[in-house]
Amino acid sequence: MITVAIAEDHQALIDGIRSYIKYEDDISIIGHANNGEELLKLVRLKQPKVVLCDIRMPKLDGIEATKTILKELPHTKVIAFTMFDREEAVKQMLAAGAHGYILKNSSLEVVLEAIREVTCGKTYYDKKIHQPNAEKNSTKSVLSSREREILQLIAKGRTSHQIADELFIGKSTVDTHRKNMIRKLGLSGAGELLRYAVEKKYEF
Amino acid sequence: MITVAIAEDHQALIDGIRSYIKYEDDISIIGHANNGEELLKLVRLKQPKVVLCDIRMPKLDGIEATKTILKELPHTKVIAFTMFDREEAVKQMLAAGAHGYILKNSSLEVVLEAIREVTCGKTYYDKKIHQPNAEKNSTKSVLSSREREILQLIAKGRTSHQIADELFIGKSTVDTHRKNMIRKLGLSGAGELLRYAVEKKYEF
DNA sequence: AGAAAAATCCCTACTAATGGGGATTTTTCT
DNA sequence: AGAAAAATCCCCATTAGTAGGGATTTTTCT
Repeated sequence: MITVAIAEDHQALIDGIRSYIKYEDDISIIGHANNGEELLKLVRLKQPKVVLCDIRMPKLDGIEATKTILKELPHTKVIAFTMFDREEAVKQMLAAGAHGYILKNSSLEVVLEAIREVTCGKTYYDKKIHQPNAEKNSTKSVLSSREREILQLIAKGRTSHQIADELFIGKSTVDTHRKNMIRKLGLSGAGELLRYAVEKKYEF
Repeated sequence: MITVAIAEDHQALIDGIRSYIKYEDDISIIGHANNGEELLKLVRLKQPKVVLCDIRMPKLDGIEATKTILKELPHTKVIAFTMFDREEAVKQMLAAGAHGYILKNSSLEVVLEAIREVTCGKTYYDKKIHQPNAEKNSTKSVLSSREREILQLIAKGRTSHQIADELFIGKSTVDTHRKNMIRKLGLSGAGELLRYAVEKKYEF
């Protein structure tokens, strides 16, 4: 029997998945959590084989939760289940050690498939997401990695000066990156860039 | 038979709801859409009694979709089904004519209840949300309505100057509101205010 | 009617960011 | 090894926003 824990802040979706999976006799949902902290408690207690885990959750996000779970219980399989098809989010989840990545706008059939795949040691990535390997020459981001790094800090509301201090570079460098990003993205002004940054942090 | 259309960009949730409702013999889901435009086509074609409608959707959001549907087919009952328990979102949906409002972090039992209630002409509001009437003296926002109005424009990336022009007030007034909001919210700087604005636009 | 709150506007000095340049070093790719 | 791309830094003039005041008018509440 494949035991599964779900972490997801939308009860409606949990109810739906439970209802959908009820008659699958190889899979059993042993509990659900509405935030990252609850998930940790649940996983420590029930030790499920598979964890289906949203990225954006209150209290503790999916990335941090995944890291902690895999440190404590390395045999657990973690599948990211999220609405964001964003390179950065995928990367961070994979870096945290996730074994699969599915989007919420995929069908629940895909969820079952993913659960079964990761259980036998395979990995499962939603066909809809950008494969981190196939992407390098085709769907490459407009922004460079340094630019994205800075954009993340901008999304946190930092000023150029603060970013410069955090990254040990000059303020003028940060300003240059800002200008280049504004130009590349066709925006106008700090406001639009920050708005872009915050919204794209977890794209929807 | 209560015919229902679902508009929701997460296929997983649609699958879940369909699975959950399958054995309810007074309710039948006659179709689903993944964005607002699809929803309009679906509703025109199938004319469901009830529409379960996400607010944030690609192409056309739930608020606009609701307005259009109720203009064309005034007997349709619209239930907002969303993750945002935000005063402004609730207000806008009610202003658009929605008959109910449920949160995605409620159980699907609540969804069934709401569908049945609105069908017999009642309204249904999730117990978890702030009732727009009971709220006026208890849960009043830290920010005044003018401040919130300005914050919404800030969230769009506008500068003080642009906001002043849009609202036909002086730039200095907008600046004063900015300063007051920063003080009230305990933030520091335009960056944090904008970040706050974008994130709270549709709170999660 | 009177008090309190909200909204309006202005001043000054200061810091933050843009838009226009230019320039050097480091990485990465072929 | 050489070219291309990325990352680094600087200058200048201008615009945007902060932090600190102060002040008047409108609304709202009691």
